Amino acid sequence: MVKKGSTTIYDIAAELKVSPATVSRVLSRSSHPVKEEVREAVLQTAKKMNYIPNAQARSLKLKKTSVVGVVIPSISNPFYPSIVRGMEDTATQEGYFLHLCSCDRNQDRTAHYIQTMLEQNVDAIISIYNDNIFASLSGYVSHGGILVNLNTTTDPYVSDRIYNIQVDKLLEARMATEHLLSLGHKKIAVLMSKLDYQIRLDKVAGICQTLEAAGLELPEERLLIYGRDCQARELCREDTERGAQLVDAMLNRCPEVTAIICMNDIMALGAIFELKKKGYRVPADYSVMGFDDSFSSPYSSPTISTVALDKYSWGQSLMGFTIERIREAQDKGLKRLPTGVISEQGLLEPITLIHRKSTDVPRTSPGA
Amino acid sequence: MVKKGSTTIYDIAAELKVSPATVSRVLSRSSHPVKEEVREAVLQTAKKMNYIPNAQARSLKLKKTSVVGVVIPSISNPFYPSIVRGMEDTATQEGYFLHLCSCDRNQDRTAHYIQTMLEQNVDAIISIYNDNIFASLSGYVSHGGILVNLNTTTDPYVSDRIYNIQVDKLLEARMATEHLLSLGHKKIAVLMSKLDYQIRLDKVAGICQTLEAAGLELPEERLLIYGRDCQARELCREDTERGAQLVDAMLNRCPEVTAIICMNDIMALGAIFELKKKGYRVPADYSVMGFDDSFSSPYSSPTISTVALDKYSWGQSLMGFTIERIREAQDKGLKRLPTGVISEQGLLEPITLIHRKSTDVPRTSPGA
DNA sequence: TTTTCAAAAGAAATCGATTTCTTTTTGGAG
DNA sequence: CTCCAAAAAGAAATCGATTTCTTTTGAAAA
Repeated sequence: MVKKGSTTIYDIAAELKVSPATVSRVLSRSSHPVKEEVREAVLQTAKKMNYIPNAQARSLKLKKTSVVGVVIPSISNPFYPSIVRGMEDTATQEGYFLHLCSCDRNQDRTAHYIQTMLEQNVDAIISIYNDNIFASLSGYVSHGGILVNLNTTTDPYVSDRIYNIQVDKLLEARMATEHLLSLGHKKIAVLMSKLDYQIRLDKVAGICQTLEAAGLELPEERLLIYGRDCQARELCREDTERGAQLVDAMLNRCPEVTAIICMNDIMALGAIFELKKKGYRVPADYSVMGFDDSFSSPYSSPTISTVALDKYSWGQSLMGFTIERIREAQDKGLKRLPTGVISEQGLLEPITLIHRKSTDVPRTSPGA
Repeated sequence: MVKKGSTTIYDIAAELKVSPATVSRVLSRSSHPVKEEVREAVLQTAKKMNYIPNAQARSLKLKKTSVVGVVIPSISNPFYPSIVRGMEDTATQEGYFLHLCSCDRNQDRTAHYIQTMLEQNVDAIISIYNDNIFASLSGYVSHGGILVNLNTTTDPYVSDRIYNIQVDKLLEARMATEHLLSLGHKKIAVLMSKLDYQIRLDKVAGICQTLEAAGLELPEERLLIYGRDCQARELCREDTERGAQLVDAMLNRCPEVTAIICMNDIMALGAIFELKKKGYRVPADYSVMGFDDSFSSPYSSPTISTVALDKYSWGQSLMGFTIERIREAQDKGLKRLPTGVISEQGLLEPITLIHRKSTDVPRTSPGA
């Protein structure tokens, strides 16, 4: 900041010998009538004097900042950048800005960021896949802040400013599993990082459901879980490495499987790498599936089948929804969506299965 | 925002029958002395009444926002997320926030974002690899805003608040080229997207330099350039696809080459994909190199050698540098770095070459 | 020419925190 | 017991834009 003497509406008013009120009316497109020639003069002088409105002053009076806080696990997790880009584009279009926070799903970080956003008076917060965000939100919610929360659980914490958009992760998992079943696989292993987060639990649950519905099951030894915690810097490398290591474990514990479902495409990449290194053919010996459609998946060898969603458009929709809610609350007393839990369906682009032939060929006689 | 009646220092003052000044002194840790028991009472009451400082009011008076604007081509370009994460972490640590903008290297978008940041009174702007940012900056600079500009050119536009950190892209290109030369390659093709941007021009220049120094050259037909413009949504997919298409062109125009340098690892991935699809062996028939070390590069087959920098730590260093500049300017009248062009060396982690054996094996008799 | 009402403009309060300038306390020295 | 400096507290201005409440202007109606 440190502006010695930025032009203010007072300077313009003085220059033109009109009142600051008039200047403000012109510059903020108030509905209050101003004589055309005065309006012109103000506009011209503002330009000439290089006037730049002061957002803080405006926010202070208007009690709105046009800033939307975005809380995600980490921008360095390749799942999020396109979502954020979608959000950014819609926000920009509507005159809003992003306040981006990577909270690592960490209680303390989250709490700190929420506090920050509270002080910054963001107009709303969008939280994506942050399980325990509510614990950090007591303050925000009690201050009447708007929260759009994308998650997988029906959280009991509901007020008329909280919108829980519930994503059906079980569906994603079901789609993946059914895909493999339809290809003839019966023995499927699952590779995951720690089950601390709901989205992972839900994936496992969805897989189990589907298997059971088909008269199959997921025995303990086929669910392989990596325990350590993530580093922010190298999130992808971590996941790939884990994929590789989990495959090792798998080959010991349950080599009889014919297909492997990985937590995401990045882990799948590592899994495939390791399988090939060990001399196995993919998908001849093992089929591998992922989630989230990483950019490399159509170009890896073999290519990776995946369950995907349109990240960019999800970002757009979420931001659009949020801004609608903000405006609703500002034109207060207007219709309000039935609050509480909202299904993703209809609001967000549907999830799709992307079948890439080279990973998971149909097989009549599955087996290594 | 829309807080009905957030607690203010006036409320606390009223409650305790002291003056707002006193409350402010306690809450903002002013150096002005306050009796210990009063301090305690204020702190307690603030907590009890759920006081949250209003950043806008504070900024308005203090003329600083603790917000740093970050302008990058796009957050959905995988080169940037880790840089941004590094910036975010250092910013958070120092009590600053990010205002993130993906400007697509587009004049209009950039201008709009700069205007926004000007209104928001960001304490500084960090721009990364945005060639023509100066054109959009006249306003910002004349308002005395701090700009930290990471780029490759010695821009003539210099004031005492502009810090041009010059990255030696030629060096990166030299490292890549020398690596291939050292492996015995003599005929090298180069795959690029449009040469609109300086970093790409510099890469080509660096490659030519090195070849010439070795008595070789880059004939016109071995420099393959893709012309279309990017879509924000699918940046990576675009680059991979281009890699594939450019390889096609290459196979027609200069099949005699033994090695290919791609603009980045993502394009390299597409190039390799296409080569393999066409039945060529990589690296037996063609060696392929990239830049920027994408997360998939160590796990693709073959793995991809690359010239890399530590993105996360670059982000940290850049933000650290910027915050130092902000503080310097605020404790005004203090020592100031010699402004103008600053070399990246020393400030940023050095660039390294990552040799991954399976892409580019040493060869005694190069050739298809 | 006077009345009346809408249009146009201004004065001043407001948003919430900080800070300068006073004023009041307080404790120790004389 | 006085005096004085330091400590502590308060009053009020300030940051810049908005807006309510007046006041003034102007033009049409009577």
